[in-house]
Order: sequence, then C-alpha cells, then structure tokens
Amino acid sequence: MQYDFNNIEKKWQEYWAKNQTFKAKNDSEKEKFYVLDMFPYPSGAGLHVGHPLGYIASDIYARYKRHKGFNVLHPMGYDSFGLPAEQYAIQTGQHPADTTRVNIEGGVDKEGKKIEGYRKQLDRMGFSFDWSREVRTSNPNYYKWTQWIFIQLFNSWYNTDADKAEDIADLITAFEKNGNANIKAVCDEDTPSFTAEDWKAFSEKEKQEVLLNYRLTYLAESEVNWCPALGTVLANDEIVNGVSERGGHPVVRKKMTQWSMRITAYAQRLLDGLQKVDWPQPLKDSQTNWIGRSVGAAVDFNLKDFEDTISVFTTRPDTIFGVSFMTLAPEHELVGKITTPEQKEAVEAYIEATAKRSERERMADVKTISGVFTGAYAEHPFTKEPIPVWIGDYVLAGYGTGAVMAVPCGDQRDYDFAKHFNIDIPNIFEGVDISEEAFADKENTVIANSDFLNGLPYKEATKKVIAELEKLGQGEGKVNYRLRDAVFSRQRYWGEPFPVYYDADGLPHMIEEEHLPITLPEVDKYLPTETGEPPLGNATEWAWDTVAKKVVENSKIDNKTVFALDLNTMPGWAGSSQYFNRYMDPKNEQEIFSQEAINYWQDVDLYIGGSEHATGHLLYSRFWQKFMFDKGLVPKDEFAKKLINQGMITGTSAFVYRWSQNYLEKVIFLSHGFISKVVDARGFVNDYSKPLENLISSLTSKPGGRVISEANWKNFMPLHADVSLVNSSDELDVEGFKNWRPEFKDAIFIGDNGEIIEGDNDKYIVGREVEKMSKSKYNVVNPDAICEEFGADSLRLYEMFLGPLEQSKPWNTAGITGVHSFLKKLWRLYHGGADGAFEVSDEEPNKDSWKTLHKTIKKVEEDIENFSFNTSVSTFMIAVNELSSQKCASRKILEPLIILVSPYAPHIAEELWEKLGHDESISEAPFPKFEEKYLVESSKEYPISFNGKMRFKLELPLDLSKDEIESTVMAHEKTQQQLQGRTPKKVIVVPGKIVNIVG
RNA sequence: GCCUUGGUGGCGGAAUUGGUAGACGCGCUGGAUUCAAAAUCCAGUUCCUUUGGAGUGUGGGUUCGAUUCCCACCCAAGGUACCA
Repeated sequence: MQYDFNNIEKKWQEYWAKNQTFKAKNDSEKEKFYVLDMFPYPSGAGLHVGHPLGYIASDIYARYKRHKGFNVLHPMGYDSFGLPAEQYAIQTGQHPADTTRVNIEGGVDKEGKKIEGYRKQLDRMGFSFDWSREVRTSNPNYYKWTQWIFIQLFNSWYNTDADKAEDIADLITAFEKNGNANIKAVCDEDTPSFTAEDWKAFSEKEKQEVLLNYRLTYLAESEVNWCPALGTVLANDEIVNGVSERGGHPVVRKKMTQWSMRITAYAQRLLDGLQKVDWPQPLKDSQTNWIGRSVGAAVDFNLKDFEDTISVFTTRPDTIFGVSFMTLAPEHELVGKITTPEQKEAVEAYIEATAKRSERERMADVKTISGVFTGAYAEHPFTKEPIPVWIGDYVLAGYGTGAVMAVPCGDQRDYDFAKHFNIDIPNIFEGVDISEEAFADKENTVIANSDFLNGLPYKEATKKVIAELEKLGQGEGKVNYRLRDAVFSRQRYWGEPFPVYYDADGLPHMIEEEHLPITLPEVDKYLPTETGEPPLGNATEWAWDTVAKKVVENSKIDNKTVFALDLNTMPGWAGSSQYFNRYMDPKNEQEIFSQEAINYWQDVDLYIGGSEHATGHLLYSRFWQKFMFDKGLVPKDEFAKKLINQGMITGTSAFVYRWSQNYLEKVIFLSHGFISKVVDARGFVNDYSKPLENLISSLTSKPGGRVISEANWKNFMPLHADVSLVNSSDELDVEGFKNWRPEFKDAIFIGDNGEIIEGDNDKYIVGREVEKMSKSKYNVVNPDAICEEFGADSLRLYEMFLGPLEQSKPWNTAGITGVHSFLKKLWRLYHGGADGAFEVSDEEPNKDSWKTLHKTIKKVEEDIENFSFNTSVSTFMIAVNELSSQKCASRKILEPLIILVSPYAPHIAEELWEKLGHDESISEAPFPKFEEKYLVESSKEYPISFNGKMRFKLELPLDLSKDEIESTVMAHEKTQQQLQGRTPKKVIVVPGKIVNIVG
C-alpha cells in the first residue's frame, strides 16, 4: 500500500476538527501548559513558507507536552487591525472589515481575485490549535476589552511609595486632605504643587487638568512628524532625508494633542522583571538598552545675563570641576533665546544643517566634529566661573534634558570636541596623563584640582558633590531612563476607537464601561478630512449622547448632553498587549476573563515569535501585564515564562542575465556560468551586429581591432526569474520562462559553454542569491503548493530540518525530497507484508532494534526540551534507516517509534496508530520512556590518535584498565607502523574515550 | 560608532562537558532495475602534489588533544540611543 499523504492528511484534519481533539478545558486534573504563538496579521498576500516556521515549532512542543500528560492550551487568532487593510481600503474603497474577513476566511475580493484565506492555509498544515478560542483584535467583542483596559489606565495613577498603580479616586481623596505636597507619584515634570485648600478651590476643569498629570494614560501635547501631503503622522523610519519615504513629501514637526501611556512609571519594574523570565539574552539586552537606566545627578547651571537655567543630567557629577564648556542640542529650547547677535548667523546656519540629518546619521558619525558657540555663558555652580555654551549635534534633544555639561578630560567625545575647537581641557584626575585621550575609567579615578573633592575616589566624590549641590539647591541625585512615554493616538481609521468624548472645555471623559464597545463608525472615505482631521472626522454619526447613552449623529452635538467623540484610533500594539490573557476565556462578555480561568492558566509557559517585536509588542505587553497585576486582575506580573525567537526563512532567488550591450534585435540571456568564463577570460565585447555565432565567439576572444570594452558583470543585467520555473539542479524551464514573460518570447538563451539553447537537451543554469522572501523578488514559496505535492508532514519536517530554529536560513524547495522519502521509508517499515500490506509482528525485537529505539527516545526528548528540532529529524532518519536494515517489524519497537514521530508528522502518525489497532487519537498517547539498559555496551571502538590526529580505530572491551589499554595499543602493528621506530614521549589513555600517543 | 548574532564541503547543516571534524539531508558521479522515464535500491563524494599530508573566517596562545577555552583582528546579518 502506497503512502497516500493527501488522503491521510485530509482524513485526520477532518477527524481533529470533528472530535475537537485539541480543545482545551479550563480545569483539569492534569498540569497546565500554555504554548503561544505570536498571532499573525492576515494580509491579502497569504502565507508563505517563512510564516509557519514558529507555528510548527510551537505545535511540536504543544503535541509533545500532550504526550507528556499536560493539559495544553495552544490557541491562535489574528492581529487584524493594521495599516495594509487601511491602505487597501483607500485604494479600492472596500471596507477594511470586509477585506480582513476575506483574508482570514477566504473568498473572492471585489477585483475578482481568489483568496485562499489564512485559516484554510493554517488548517492544511495540521496544527493542533484550539480554534474555539480564536480572537480577532478587530472584532468589537474583542476590542471592547482593549477599550476597557484603556479606561482602567485612565482611572489609575502610579504611587511611587507603594510602587504600584492605584485608583485615581484615592489620589483625589489625598488631594482633598493634604494637597499634593506629600504625594510621591510618577507625574508630568511641570505639575504644580498645591494645598488641600487650593485643590478645593479649583474649578472642575482645573481639577481634571491636574489629574491628567497623574493618570497612566493622559492627553499631552507631543511632537510628531507630520506629513501634510499624506495627512498623517510618520514614524522615524518612514522618513528619509527629511521627506516621507512614500512619495517624498516634506515632513514638519508639529505639536498635537494625543493620548500617551505612562510606561515610564514602570521603567524600573520592567527592568527588574527581566531577571525572572527565561527569554533570549539578546532580547533582554535590547529591552535593557531601550529602557536605558543610568544613575547620576541632575545639575542646574545658572546662565549669565538670563534668568533661565540649563539643566543637565550627568553620570559623572564627580567630575564637575572639569567642566570647561556646555553643549546644547541644536533643537534645545534655550538656543534661540541665549544666542548673542554676533553668533546668530552661525548658530542658525548650524541648526538648519542639523535639521537635515537624521538622528541615526548624527549617532553613527563619530568622525565629524561640529558645533557652534552661542556667545552665551553659564556659571559654574561652585567656582562661579563662566562656562561657554555651545551647540553640537552630538547632543540629542530627545535624551535626558538635551544638554550636556562637557568634561573633556573624562569623556572622549567632549575631549575631541574641545581639541577641535581649542577649548581648555583642565585635568582633574590625580596622576593621569590626558595629553592624548580622555580618562573615563571610573574605578581608578582619584579626583584632583576640585576644591572639596580633592583626593576622593569616584564613589565618595559623587556622594559628596550631590550633597553640596543639594545644599545650593542646584542639583540632586537622579536615576535617568531613556524610555519615553508611549504616544497612543493614531490618525487612522482601522484601529480601536477611543471610548472618549470631549466636553466644551476640551476635557476628555470616559464612556461608562457598561456601554462598551464603542464600535467604529462607517465613513464614506478612509482618508483624512480636507481640514486635516483623522479619517473618523468623515463620520456623520460620531457623537456621544450622555442621556440616551449611545452614539448619535454629529448634528446633535450641543456640548450639554451630546458631545464629540475622539477622532483618533489606537495604535497597532493596543490589541496585542493582552490577547494572551483573553485566550484563557475568550467568549466572556461580563469580564475580560474570569478569575477561574486566569487562576488556572496563570501565564504563558512558552511563547514563540520573531525578534523584531523585542522592544515594541514585548515591552508594551509587559507594561500592561504589570498594570493588570497591580489592579489584582492577573496573578503573575510577567506574562510569559519562556520565549524563543524563531529566525527568518529567506528565499533563494533565481536570476537570468540579460546582455545589455548586444545590438541584435533579439534579447539574449547568458547563463551565470558562461558569464563567469567570459569575465575570467577577460573577453571582449564589440558593438557590431554580426551573426549570432560570431557574437558569441567575440565574447570569449579578442576580435582584432574594434574593441569597445572589457567584459564585466555590469554588462549583464540580472533579472529575477520565478523560482517555480527552476528545478533542483538550478536549470531554468526556458519555455516556461518565455510564457511567463511574453516580452521575452523570442529571447535567445546561451548555456554554460556558449551553446545556444534549443530543445530539452541543453540547460540554462540560473544564478542564485539569498534574499528576503517577497513577491517582488519572485522567490515566494507557497506552503499550499508544498502540501499538495509532498504533504503537510513533509513540510513540517522540512521546515524543522532546515536548521536551528533561532537562526535565519534560506529556503530551497529541492531539499524537501529528503524528508519526503524518509516518510515513505517510515511507511514501508509498517508495510512489510505482501504487496506492501500493513504488517507488524509480535515477536521480541532483537538487541539492535531495542538499542535503536532507546537511543532515539533519548535524543528526541533532549532535542525537544532544547528546541533543537532539526537534529531530531536527523535522528528519526537514522532510526528508520537502521530499523529498515535490521528488518525490524516488531510492534514493541514500531508502536513507541510512531509516538516519537507524532509531534513532528502528526498525520502519518495518526494513520499508522490507527492501523496498529488503536481507536483513539495518538495525540495523548504517553511518550515512550527511555531505558538506559538498552544502550549499555561491552566494548568501544577506540580512536587511536598520534599527536592529536586520529589515525586508526581499535575495538577494545570497555572493562580494560588504563594500563591494559595502553599495552594492547602499543603492541598493535599499526601503532608500530605509525611510530616508525620512534619511542613515544607520552601515551594518554582516557578509558571509554580516546587514546593519544605523543612523540 | 555601539550592542547582538553568526562565519565548518558545491548547498542546508551536525559534532550537548576540550576527546574520531563533516552525522543527516540535498546536489553531484558511477552502478542495478526499466523499452524508457519516474520511483526505488547499491557504491562513492572536504581538499591536495594520495605508501602521505592539510583542513572548521585570519593571526597568535593555553593543552597530550581546540569547531569548542583565551587574546587580537577580518567579514556578514540584525538592532540602535554619540546615554552625557
């Protein structure tokens, strides 16, 4: 009987769906295990083979855990709000909700394009997802809870004394009693101080404004990159050289009132929490760097002739007597004010030049030193000496205060700046030469020339100077974080609407929880309005009636009982910041999730996803989780115990090379190999129309006289060829290519030896290059096609077999035949009967078969625990090869073997399991138990090395002593042959391992 | 610049604690089977000047022994904030 994978896979996928095999219960005698994938954004392009890599790995792990007796939660859903759907809506006028549904469920879009749909594609790969728990972030019954969390954040403040988020009502009570003098909270810098009496005297508007300084989500003016032409705000990396990446429109910095999330309140806890999660170190490093904690002091420098002060943050307050200038970021707010008339022109020119440079550019360029003196002077807090104030683009406005106290003797950048501009470099270090470079070694610092700090090391000097600064009222010790509050408003249509309306004073009010969700209004176009308002400004029914408690027409707005709703929507990361908890109880309409559900599942045990989410999704999710923990909603303040980053699968593009300097009427493609020969031979190309044969010969030989150029790769333009037209030997299907690109219908193809390709006998070999998998590079490989041709089990095995999960690796469809023929061999192992009929015996297996089985159990179990899935596929191949040659057909071997294979290739496993006589799914069959006794050996084939190089092998009993081994080896003829009469200096014997003879 | 990851045959990769470098698979070569092809099976396949020798990005070091540990460097990919 043949291995009929198409029918087998269909049969079991239907079986799993019908029997709800993978539906997880929220209570069980078994221990729980939660395996989570980062859910996909359902794009119209569908899945390619790179997408399921992580899903296959997590599925193997989830299935393995079921075999190990766990109650496994393995859900899947869609992160279905997002920009591509909105762009598509703008272009085609289709509602993003419709296109999104088609992308998930399949169907035909307005253009008549058939879309398979993510769900079908995923189902085809045999994943053990519990689809009854599916969530879609763009469904109102899901985003109801995203809005709900937003309201909870609005109604909370961060109490630094308690080090947790608390109810805003408690803060109001405290204000009524004592004002805000004794409140320790994370709040805006410019929060005024007031007494209880002040508070009581405030108007409602004033009170609300004060409270916004404390709320965990708050309205603030933030600067954004505004692109008037696109009517939208752009991210830093959407801007290239000061203009938008799309369309090249000018971008201006604009202040906008937007919602912000006070993530900075959690900076320290986000940092500390990294200690207790098992996440990849590079990912932890990037979060640590993103949070950017540094300890030092805030120092205020008074300005000469101005009331203002320049605030700086420094990690080296101990070096304050070494300050010889200050540098402000060119964007610093004081620059315009303090620049003297003489310097004005130079400063303005410099600012203009800086504005054209991106932050990345300013950061990466350490060689160019630039800056301009403002003409102004600050005053040293202790010596009262004047300090010149410069501007320089090595200081970034976005970090700290945007100003630096420059200590050239202790900081290399300040040193280089001072040298370049001939600024004084006072030495304040004892016994250190600073004539060549700055001295930045904190540990070996002894301060000198510094008044009251003389003779002190770094730590004591820092302590002392902070105390002195505090006395002067010009500074204090401070911990600074790079982390900024996160802007939470987007001027887009396809996102969660805010449950917020604005009163006549422009103050925000939350809609009561019981009226959620506030669903997205219909609009007739998805672009910003003509007045520059976000797309929701196009809605005619987008006002909140506080009496009727519903969304009503805009015309009813009276600012008494009917108010305007927020026109912004939430960002992409809103919906993904708590979905892992919602999966635990996804249909609950009363609560975000029940306490029973969250207390049972607790947290994610294994999370698999891409490293590109290191500082976005994964940081915001941790923030929301900590907030929910403070509110007593979740039992764990970190949502995922272990995290694995899967690498990218890159595509192997295929190229044909068009000769750009031929003057024949026909297009000529030369093979990669032939061009190499021509270039290596330094062949010449001439420009005369000749019969084709002459033309080819002129490529390789120098034609007398009329030479125009030496052959060069630049003469041959590479064009992508669709990878589906190339076989496993890199041979192009020439006819297929001509049909695919009709403009090349008459093209001539020249093979590796300069032959013109005609018919099937000659081969055009394409060039290969590894690139990101993308439609435009024609290197996308569709998993459906692979499933069709080789089956889902082959696809699953092959994706794992490609290499280590975490590394990026190129896809090459040709190699899949290896794992496919492995599955066929596996099938034959169970079908040794006449005409390939199913047949297993009840005979006792021989010793070798037991050994093969148990070493396989051991290795596969270790591999899965270490997420080394590629090596277990090899192990299966070795096992099947060995069992085949042992002619093993014993049930005692073949039954446990198929359980081992089952997490990787579940369809074939179910089929064989059924044939073995089981009427229940294999999915919960207990994982075979490894027994050491089958691997015990009595002898070992020792490698015999000479000076560390293995020269021959010798089979010896394992119970020989060291001396016995040595004498046996030394007496061996091959040893004498190697030594050629020499006497060895030394013989190293490691019993059970190796023998090494030195000399 | 800085941080992170990586560099092993023609290709993907293996070598889990310092102990046989190249497992397993692809590709390639030869053979069997076949009218032929597909499929399947068997043998070979790191390189070289082959009774031997060299070899895991480069150059050093530690060691009886290094892909593995240490130092310096080169290259590639990803990230990034001159962090004061």
